[in-house]
Amino acid sequence: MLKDLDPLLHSQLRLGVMSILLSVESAEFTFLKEKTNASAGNLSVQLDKLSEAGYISVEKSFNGKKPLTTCKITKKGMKAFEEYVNSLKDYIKK
Amino acid sequence: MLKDLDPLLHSQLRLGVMSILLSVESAEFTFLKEKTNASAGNLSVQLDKLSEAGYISVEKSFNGKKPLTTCKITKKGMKAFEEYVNSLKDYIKK
DNA sequence: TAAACTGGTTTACATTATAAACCAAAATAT
DNA sequence: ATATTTTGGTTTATAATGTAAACCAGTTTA
Repeated sequence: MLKDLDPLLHSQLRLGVMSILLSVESAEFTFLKEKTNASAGNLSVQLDKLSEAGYISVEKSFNGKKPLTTCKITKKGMKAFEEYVNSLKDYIKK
Repeated sequence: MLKDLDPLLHSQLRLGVMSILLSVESAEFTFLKEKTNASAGNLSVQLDKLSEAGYISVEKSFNGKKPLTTCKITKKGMKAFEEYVNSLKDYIKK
C-alpha cells in the first residue's frame, strides 16, 4: 500500500526550499527567492509554514541597516525530508 | 535551477493512480479505490482530471449489469510521468 | 525631498482537494 | 411483493492551500 506523503513537503516551493537548505549551511531570504523563482510573498508564507512545523529555523537580523532573514534546516526537517523521499520512492519507482 | 513539477502529477492521489497504472495493463475503478485508499468521490474527480489531460484513458462499460470503469495509462501519460520523475530527482537527490 | 528600491509581511482571491450528499440499478432480507 | 442495503459511481458544497497583489518601513539615488 502506498504511504502518505507529508503534505508539508509535498509542495513544489516548500520542497525546493528544503532541498536547497539541505545543501548549504544556511540561506538568506533573497537567495532562496532567486533559487526557487518564487515571489517574495509566497516565499514568506511558505517559510513560515516550514518554520512552524519545526522543519527550518528562521533568524531575523540586520545586514548593516537592512533586514536580513536567514534560514537553516533543522534535524527534524532533515528527518522529515528523508521520510518524504522514502515514501515517494514507492510512487516513482518503475 | 529547479524545474517546475507538472501540477497534474504533483498530487498524491493522481500520482498514486499513475504509479499503479504504470504497473498494470489496466485497472478498474474499485481496484484503484482500494489501492489508493481514496474516497470514491475524490477518485472520480481525479480520474476525470487525468483523463482530460490525456494522461489516462477511461472506458465505461458494464460488468453484467453493473457499471464498470476501466482505466489505462496513455503514451502521453507515461511520458509526463517520466518527465515528472526526472524533474523531481533534482529536488530529492542529496 | 521626492522617487525608486530593498526586504520583506499581510490580506484577499483563485485554485485545488476532499467529503458529503446524491443517484440508478442490483442484490438481499422481510 | 417491497423495503433495505450494497455496488459503483457522479455531482456539489465546503475546507484547505497556493499565490499574487497590495502594502509597509526603512534606504538609497536623483
